[in-house]
Amino acid sequence: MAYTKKEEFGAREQALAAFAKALSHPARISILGILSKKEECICGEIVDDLPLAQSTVSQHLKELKEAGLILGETVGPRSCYCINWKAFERFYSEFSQLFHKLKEQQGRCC
Amino acid sequence: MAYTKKEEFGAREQALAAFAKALSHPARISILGILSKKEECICGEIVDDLPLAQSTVSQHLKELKEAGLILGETVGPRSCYCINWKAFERFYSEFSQLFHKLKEQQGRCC
DNA sequence: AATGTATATCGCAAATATACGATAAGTTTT
DNA sequence: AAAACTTATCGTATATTTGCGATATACATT
Repeated sequence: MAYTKKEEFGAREQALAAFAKALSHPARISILGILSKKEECICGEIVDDLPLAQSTVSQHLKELKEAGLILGETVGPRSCYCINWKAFERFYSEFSQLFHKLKEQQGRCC
Repeated sequence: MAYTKKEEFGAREQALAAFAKALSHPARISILGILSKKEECICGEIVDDLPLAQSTVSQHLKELKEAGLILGETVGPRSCYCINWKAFERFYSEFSQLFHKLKEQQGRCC
């Protein structure tokens, strides 16, 4: 039985949805906020700033990384994460397009 | 055991995450696209446009509605959905703020 | 009243996500 | 080479999401 039909939608829709999914948990929004504040994006501090276990934070970081929104770099025994600006900009632009497409429709119905 | 710690994050993070969650499935992105194209946002057509069963589409519509992104109105035997422009604009603005906060950090690390 | 049509909801199965502790893997420091 | 430290991964429990068919609900038409 065909469980999960995500592939049956357009590439654009899938990409935007994947991006949104990466942002769909408050922990991951928080992580991005933390990364934007720190001079050094060295993490571990992230763990201290969040009400989650280290392993859970690591998992959220992995998801953000797999979605392409952040980059990770190993520095000695630690990991340094930072925002993948390019990817973020691309998605923001896609999202803006969707938004403006919706805006055109404003007031035509209901 | 405390399963799901979403409530332990800030209201802003939770709201943004909830918004992103509503957009985190290609079917729901597609629905918004369809709504933006039709003169009349009368639905049922949505079911025909998507590779999903009627009940599944109805569920996605419900989620968008509960997230506040669309409004539903009963017109005779049918349902008419449309974009809740106000809510959408509010979330877009929040998201833009996050984006610009991230942008400030650009190039400071990694 | 009976039938047809459109949509929502219920109940269920499968898939995914969330969270944690334990442990592994990799680096320093001693 | 041991010990200490940081982070990733594994295993597991629970929660949530996704999807469907069946059924209920609500209006229209006959």
